Amino acid sequence: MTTLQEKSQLKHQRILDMALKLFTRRGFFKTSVHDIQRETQVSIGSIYHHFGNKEAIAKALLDSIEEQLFLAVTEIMSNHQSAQERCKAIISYLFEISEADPDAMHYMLYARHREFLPDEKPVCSSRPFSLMKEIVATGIEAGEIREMDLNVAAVSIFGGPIRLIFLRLDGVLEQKLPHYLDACWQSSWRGVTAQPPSW
Amino acid sequence: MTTLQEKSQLKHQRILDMALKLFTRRGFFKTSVHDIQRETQVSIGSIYHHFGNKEAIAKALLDSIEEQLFLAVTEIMSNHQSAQERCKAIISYLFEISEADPDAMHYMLYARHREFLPDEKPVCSSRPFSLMKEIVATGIEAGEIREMDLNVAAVSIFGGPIRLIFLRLDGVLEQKLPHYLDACWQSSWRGVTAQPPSW
DNA sequence: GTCTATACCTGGATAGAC
DNA sequence: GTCTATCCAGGTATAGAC
Repeated sequence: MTTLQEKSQLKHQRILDMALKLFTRRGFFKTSVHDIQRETQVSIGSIYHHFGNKEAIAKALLDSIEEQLFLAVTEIMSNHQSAQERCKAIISYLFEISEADPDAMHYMLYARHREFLPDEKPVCSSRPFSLMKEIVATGIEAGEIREMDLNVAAVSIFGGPIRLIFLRLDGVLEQKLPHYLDACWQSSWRGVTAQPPSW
Repeated sequence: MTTLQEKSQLKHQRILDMALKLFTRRGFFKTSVHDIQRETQVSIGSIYHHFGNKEAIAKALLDSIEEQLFLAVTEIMSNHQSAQERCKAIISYLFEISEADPDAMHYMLYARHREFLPDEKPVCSSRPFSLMKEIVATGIEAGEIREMDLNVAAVSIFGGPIRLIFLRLDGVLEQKLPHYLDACWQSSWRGVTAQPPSW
């Protein structure tokens, strides 16, 4: 019988879900643990029993979201070989997940984690983003992407799409992100691809 | 004799300067008005006399930085005609100012203002960024930039460079931003420019 | 593991003298 | 306009019963 354990697990998850919602809407500093208590109906004592302190909730949230993204990227890497296919698949995935779970995306991209998680690396150095950089690196080695600084290549490919996600999260775009995928991708890729001799 | 007024003005500025420094390093919520008092040696009473409340300091800071950027962009517009020249000049300016005054850039780009300034529009809708979008729009009308959604075009041009600024502010780049200008610009512009018929 | 009650303190803001 | 002293709300975290 693990019913009790399961109930505890469920509570754990309920706390995380509500924290994500509140953190993205009001921000980390504007949401108190009392707020989480009120909305989840889980007592303050339990919350502290599960997480220890407020920062730890934020950290657990971040870890979980980054892990999810990391897994998605590794899966994409095993399903596609060229940098071109991989990068496009990643952008497509980011667009879809931004629509399906905007809070998670918002939290990862938009929150300044370093303000309340001082020991955290910047997003761009997190595991999934490092993977994306690796993909670009091998694309350069393979001659798919023209010779250029790695960081410049990475921002040239992903900078536009990420910016577009911000616009969407800020409510500026009318259409859903996948609607813009092809146009956006065309610009990104055309910018970094090896130049045809005639041009 | 305006010596007293001038002393007051100076104090005003000292508060703003220190607030910018503290807000960008520790974040808005982690810096107390007492911190500002301690570092500037201006009393709490004076600080509140000048600004009314803590948010107003943040707002004044934001307004001043956005105004500065707005003026720079308008100047660039009067000095250059084509979208190509204008956009490149803007990116070049952003790169330079990021090196010269990283705190200001950091504050404008990286802070989540809506978290502590709930009535503030998102950065992307601020006056200078709206101007940049207009430039892109006229570039499309003129046929300089190929036919595509305006938002997509804008993020394709500026998304990469802005991402690169983030990397620099996060200490990821070794070289100063202007060092990457040409490579970065080439990718951005090539991505959105009208396609040659042979390709 | 879960709860209630509470300790403790930080920090925004004001009062009122100068 | 500037200052010091102070107020007090709200928030993190803990104690201790169940």
